[in-house]
Amino acid sequence: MLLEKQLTEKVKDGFKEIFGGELQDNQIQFQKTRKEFEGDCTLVVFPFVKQAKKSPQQTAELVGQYLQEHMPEITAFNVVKGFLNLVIGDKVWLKQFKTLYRDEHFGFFPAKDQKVMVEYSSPNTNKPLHLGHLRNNFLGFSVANILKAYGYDVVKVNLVNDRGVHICKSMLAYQKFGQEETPKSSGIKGDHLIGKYYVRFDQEYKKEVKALVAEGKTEEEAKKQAPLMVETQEMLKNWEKGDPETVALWEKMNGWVYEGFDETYRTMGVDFDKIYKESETYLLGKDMVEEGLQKEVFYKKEDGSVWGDLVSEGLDNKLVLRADGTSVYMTQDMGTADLKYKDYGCEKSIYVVGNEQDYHFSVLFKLLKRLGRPYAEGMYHLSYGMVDLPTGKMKSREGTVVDADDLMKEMFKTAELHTKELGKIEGFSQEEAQKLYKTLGLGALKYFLLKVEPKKRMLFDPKESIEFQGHTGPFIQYTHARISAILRKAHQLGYDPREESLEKIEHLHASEKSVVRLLNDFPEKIKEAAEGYSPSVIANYAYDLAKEYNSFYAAVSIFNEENKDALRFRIAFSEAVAKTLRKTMGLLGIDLPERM
RNA sequence: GGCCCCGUAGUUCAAUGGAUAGAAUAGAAGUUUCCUAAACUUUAGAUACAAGUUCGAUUCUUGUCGGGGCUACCA
Repeated sequence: MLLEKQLTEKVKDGFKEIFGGELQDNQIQFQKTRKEFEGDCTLVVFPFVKQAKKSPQQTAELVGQYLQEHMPEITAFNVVKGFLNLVIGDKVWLKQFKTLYRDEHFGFFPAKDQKVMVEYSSPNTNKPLHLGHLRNNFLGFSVANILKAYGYDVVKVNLVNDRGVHICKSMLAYQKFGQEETPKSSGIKGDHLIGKYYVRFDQEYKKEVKALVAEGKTEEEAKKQAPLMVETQEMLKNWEKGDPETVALWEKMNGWVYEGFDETYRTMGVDFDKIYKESETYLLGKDMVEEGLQKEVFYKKEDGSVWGDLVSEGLDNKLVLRADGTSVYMTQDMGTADLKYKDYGCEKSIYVVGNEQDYHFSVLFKLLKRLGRPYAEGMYHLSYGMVDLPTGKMKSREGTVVDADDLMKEMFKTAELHTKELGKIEGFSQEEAQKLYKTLGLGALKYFLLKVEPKKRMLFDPKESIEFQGHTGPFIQYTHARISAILRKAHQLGYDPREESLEKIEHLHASEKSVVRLLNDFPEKIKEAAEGYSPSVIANYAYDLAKEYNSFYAAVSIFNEENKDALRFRIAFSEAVAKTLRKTMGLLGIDLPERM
């Protein structure tokens, strides 16, 4: 907050002078004055009334008087109960505005010379991306941007799950029922084509299980003995042995999936610096198990399986190597952590993964700590809640998923419909119009998913969830488009914002002051968002700023202003808002149009 | 059963332990000779329940009730 440091010092000085006692920094709490009271910033006096030996009211009065006398920035004060509301002069705000207006990078922090890795997306190559992946990707991409803005050197990575039983399932179904179908021959996008066979596997498999149960087997036996399952296991073994035919099929099918994913990522507007594939990392980590045994971090059971004992930390025993010497997920994740550190040497590492893996990651981090890994302290699981549908949980095998490609297409169509209804884009070329629909549709979708705190699970109702009015992406985009129109007009009329004009302004309209105060908060918001790994902080800030500007827009006229200095100030001021909106939305991965 | 997360207006979301709990949407009523009405203004409506800590609790603690997740030698 503006002046907070000076104020804290002055409060300490004043307290000593008036009451003769020392205050600790943590007793001095400032907050923003609530709208219904007069003032800009508020000191809560309760924490030190005891020391003052006066009533809260009197204490606040005395401190207020002292501050007003000793700080020219404070032009007035009032006391409500134990709250001392301080009014900061318009000139101070204007000066602050000048500073932030001049600074292209206002809000962004200087480089920290520290590397952080953000892993996100992490899809399986057996089905297309769905709504849950959208939340993950938008979150990961945005958190990476926010950390960059906070001064970190960020490496974005994607760990693709491209092997394993589930991958073999779609391979097997394709081999049996695919009849050489290809994305080209069928006109189906690669990842969707593979997804089709993953579903097909499940259908056929269920039939087999049902038949076996009818023959008198138990459910459990049937699931293990169904021919398709036996063949899948066989195929996995062949793949691991490197059987050329199996590997060729795997490569062909994964290739199709990657083509599909690339297209989806492009539409989403996310990217990565590095792609790790599990087929290249799944054997890692065994040496770390050996190391752990030597360091007595792990112990071996009689059957030869290896475990970590985390009971003392409130967790359970966890298997890290099977009795037959093969690895489990934990083994491979330990190995991959080492590999990543070797590759990039990041002191911090963020895993953007759903909250169903909370337990897995708390175990992983603890094990790495026990193994003495230097990077273990900097690991963080950015755990986010599931996206539920009105009908309940999404299940890909049962076809109750909201597909990412479909949803985005749907959004573009809705945006187009809305835009055409309003009829404000005469003169747009076909291409410009299409681009606008994408900007708006994607803006609405991204904003919808990012405005909610990550850890909360959220409900998505395809019919109602995504609006274009109110607390939405398009609301902010609209505000930007309006400002752009003002700046165009200013340019036409030959008004350009000048420093001299800023010097000459003495007073601010109430709505102008509110906006300047918000602009001034930007760096603090980036800090908060970065430290909490929470794009929702930025999303809500951008909304507040746009909303406040819209109030100004309705209350104050720009081009009818008689005082040309005030007019020029309002142009500069609008420009600063537009710039800040672009920065904030940029952090969320949302574009802002010039017209809409 | 054990462990973890979440319960705020009809609905979707906010609120470093601080004032009369903010928005949006849906509802009601207004605003366009003037910079984009995808906007603005007004209005009504909520902390699941019960104790405790505190000058002060939506926030911290405990319990109850509701929702979700994890609890595989699966990935």
